[in-house]
Amino acid sequence: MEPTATVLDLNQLRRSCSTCALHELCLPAGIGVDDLNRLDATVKDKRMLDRGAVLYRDGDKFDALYVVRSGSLKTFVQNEAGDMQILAFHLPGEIIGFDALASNQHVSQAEALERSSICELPYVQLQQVTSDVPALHRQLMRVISREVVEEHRHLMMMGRQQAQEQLATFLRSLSDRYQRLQRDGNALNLSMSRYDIANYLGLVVETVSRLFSRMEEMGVLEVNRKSVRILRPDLLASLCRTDAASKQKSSG
Amino acid sequence: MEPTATVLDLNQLRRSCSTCALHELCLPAGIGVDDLNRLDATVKDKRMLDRGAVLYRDGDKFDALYVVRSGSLKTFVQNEAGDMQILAFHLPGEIIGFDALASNQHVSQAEALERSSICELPYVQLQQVTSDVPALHRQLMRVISREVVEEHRHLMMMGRQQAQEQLATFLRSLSDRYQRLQRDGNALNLSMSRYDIANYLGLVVETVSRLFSRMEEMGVLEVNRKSVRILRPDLLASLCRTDAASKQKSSG
DNA sequence: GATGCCAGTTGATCTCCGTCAACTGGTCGC
DNA sequence: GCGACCAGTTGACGGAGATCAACTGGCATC
Repeated sequence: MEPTATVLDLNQLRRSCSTCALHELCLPAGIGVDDLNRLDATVKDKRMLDRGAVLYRDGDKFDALYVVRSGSLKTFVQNEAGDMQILAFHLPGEIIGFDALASNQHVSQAEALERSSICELPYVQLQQVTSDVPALHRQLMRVISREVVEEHRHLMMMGRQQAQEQLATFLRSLSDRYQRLQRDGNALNLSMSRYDIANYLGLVVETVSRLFSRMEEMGVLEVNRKSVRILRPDLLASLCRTDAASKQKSSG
Repeated sequence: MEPTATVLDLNQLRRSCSTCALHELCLPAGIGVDDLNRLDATVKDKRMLDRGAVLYRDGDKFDALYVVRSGSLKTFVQNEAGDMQILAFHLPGEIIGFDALASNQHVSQAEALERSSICELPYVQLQQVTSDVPALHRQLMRVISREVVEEHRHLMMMGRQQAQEQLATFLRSLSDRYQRLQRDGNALNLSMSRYDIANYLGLVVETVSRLFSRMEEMGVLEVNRKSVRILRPDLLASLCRTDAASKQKSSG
């Protein structure tokens, strides 16, 4: 994919699931050492994606799953009219491409938000390994299930929360994921644009912009373009639900 | 679960995946006859659920997947504040419970919308079969993937469509699923309440009620409580997107 | 058959957020 | 170092849908 510029990267970051820093987050979590080597063998050499580069697009034939190794991506669907809905932002350790299992072709698009590196897991070979290694099979199911659960959260956020609650929830979840990657959970470096955030939440960009400003005024955040510092995690948490109360849209 | 009243049902509808009317919709789609018998053996006797009965609830230990055999269910999540978000309505042939694979316990609740019968697939036994029958394994993955894709549609609907478009889309998708079950796709018998529909779409019940009335005035539907007749499928289709145009929330 | 209850409908009003428009600042190309 | 361009911000305004309230009809209980 990439010319000479990245040869160095490819050689330096020699692929190996067992020594990968994302070991515990990625597919091999909970797999024995010998089985890990088998998995290792199926992983193709990593690919580099520049910002804006498309990993797969709607309609593409399914032939691999992908692990985000560094950087970040967004996945989204588009309807006939061309309306886009962002489904998720993907950080290192996350596996994408499961949407294509159903029909053997992708029904969404994955696009890099910044320069990112990707592990490719060709599916025919992965199937070989999973049929020999039941633990890996279970693990794979667990990973898809995690995606299902994550989408449940997304639906809850869109359906039942107000704009400010949504953004607060979004930032908190991002913060959590940063921490799981051993990064500072209170110093977010947003790789996605305001447009992307707005789209993900079902809002428009002006609303998101106003909310960032408001949260800054409230002393919850310190916002500087893509860099967002969470000054008061406690306040941010409290913003995730307005007044606990009894709006009709709510409870049951 | 059920006392004497249902013994007859259980005997009549003798379980057998190979002779089941839902064969083509359910898990065994595309599985050979001999493998089918093995799958058959893992299916526990069916359970009957009365309207409002809970199949599993948030926090329940995971021990089985469930196939809807007749009737219908809703699945939903609840947050700490008790706000509910309906994730899906499930018709015969559909498999539910995948959310629990990730953490070995359910993080959602499944509840019957009407008197329904359920096939239970105990997971430990299912794993036995899938490890012996790779085709079944692939099939299972395909089914979860279908759920992921379905949730993408739900997100797109919630995030990018207006209320009327949402309801039209909802009714059309229900119509499609009725047809796949060999029912009349233009004579819907809604097992869910207006509250459920509203919640599923991220709206309030008054809005849904008004939309039904409006669509009846337009001559698209004939509404009589739970019974909805689609008089003009073509018009209904056109309502799924307003004017194709260029709202900011849209395209990209 | 009267009573109560809940699902659903309809109307009046309010509000959050989308729309439109103007502006700012950062970045890239020349 | 200038201008073009795009991401992002801010303000003014309007509208889709939420909220509040009153009402209806179907159904179960006595």
